[in-house]
Amino acid sequence: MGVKERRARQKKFLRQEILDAASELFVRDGFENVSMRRIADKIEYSPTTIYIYFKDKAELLEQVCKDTFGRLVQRLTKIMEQPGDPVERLKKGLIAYIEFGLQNPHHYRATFMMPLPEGFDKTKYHETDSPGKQAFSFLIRGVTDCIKAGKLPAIDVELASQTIWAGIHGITSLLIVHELFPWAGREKVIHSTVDTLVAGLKA
Amino acid sequence: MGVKERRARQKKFLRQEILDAASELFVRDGFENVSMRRIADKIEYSPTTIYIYFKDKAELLEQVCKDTFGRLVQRLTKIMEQPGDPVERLKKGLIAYIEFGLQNPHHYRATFMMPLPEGFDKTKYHETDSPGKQAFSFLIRGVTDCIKAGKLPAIDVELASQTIWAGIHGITSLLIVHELFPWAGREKVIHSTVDTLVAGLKA
DNA sequence: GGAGTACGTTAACGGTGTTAAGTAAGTGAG
DNA sequence: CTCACTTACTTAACACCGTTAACGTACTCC
Repeated sequence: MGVKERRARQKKFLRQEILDAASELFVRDGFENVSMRRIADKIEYSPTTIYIYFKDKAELLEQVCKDTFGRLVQRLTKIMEQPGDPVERLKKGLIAYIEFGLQNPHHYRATFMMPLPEGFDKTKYHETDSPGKQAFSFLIRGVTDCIKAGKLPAIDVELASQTIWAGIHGITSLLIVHELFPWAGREKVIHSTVDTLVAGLKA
Repeated sequence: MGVKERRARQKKFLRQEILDAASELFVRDGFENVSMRRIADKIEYSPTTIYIYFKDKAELLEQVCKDTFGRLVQRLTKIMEQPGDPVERLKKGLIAYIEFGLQNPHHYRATFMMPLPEGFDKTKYHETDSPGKQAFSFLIRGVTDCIKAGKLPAIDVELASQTIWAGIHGITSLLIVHELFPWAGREKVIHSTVDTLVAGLKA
């Protein structure tokens, strides 16, 4: 009986090897330069083997990104657990989000800046384990905490959270893609964005 | 002598035909589905002919986008010429930018959401005819007008403009890519973003 | 009329994601 | 022990892609 389990373990192992190889290529050479063949080369299997473990390239990369975004969720969880002023906590979370995006530009781009697959289903957005949804739920909670503490007026939480998301996604994605734009300082513009958004919601 | 001119005219004509075909495919089938071969098929020339008129695919698409963004500049010029409250004018401009992006999602994506070409030169950003720079100069002017009229405090104009750009780019790009996200209403979140940004800068 | 050039072609290279068919090894039943 | 079956993987191929080199043809100019 132990045989089947050993096989299953081995299978899982190769699956993880594929994910690791894909992730490394992803980080090192960027989104455009990851190909199934290069991943296969790296793990010294034939390209078609990957298709035994993943439906297609999109599914593989989606999994890679999901894993990476798990780390963002961990960071945000830690920040949200901290006591103190909810507004400062919210701002810290927003900056953590931005910095995470800048530290993982390819993953961020793949997740939030690439067109959705053709047959993408609307219901996918209601899966709570999608990276976007999970990160977004932190935002909802952060805003709610601020309102409860009387630090923000009783605004529409969904709308406010989406507004903030737009703002921090904006600066994150612009800094990723237009790295060479004559910014007034990366840190400066990041903090300006966060402060402006929060101040704007207070008004 | 008129022969050379006729030839030049014909040459220009084919160049424009290529641009038109590329633009149409671009709009209809999206960025990922425009290939040199499909453009060539459409105008009934061989794919290599395109390389007589354009260095490579990037240059062709850049030109297509530049042409399209010219229309945004026109719109913004009209808005900026209008009299009245500079804050309202600024907001109108921001909303025009967002709507332009949503009406030309593929052009917008190619211009602001795709990684810059490998050998991209920093000096390119200082060319005043780059679409980004031109649109951005309107933002600078809009913010300056507000400060002059005493409607905004004497903040750092560059920083404030970049903050606003981040915000409106954020909502534009999110609405393009995550069309199916359960937004609290497209119009609502657009106006919320614009209002929040401007209100935030007032504070 | 002959040389040169401008414009467009065909054929090819090396790459991509993906699939169909084949192979070899291991498993389990009779 | 043998034979059928399953699993894991490979090879070969398809239909694309951007791009380049080599070629032809038709027209301009001397």
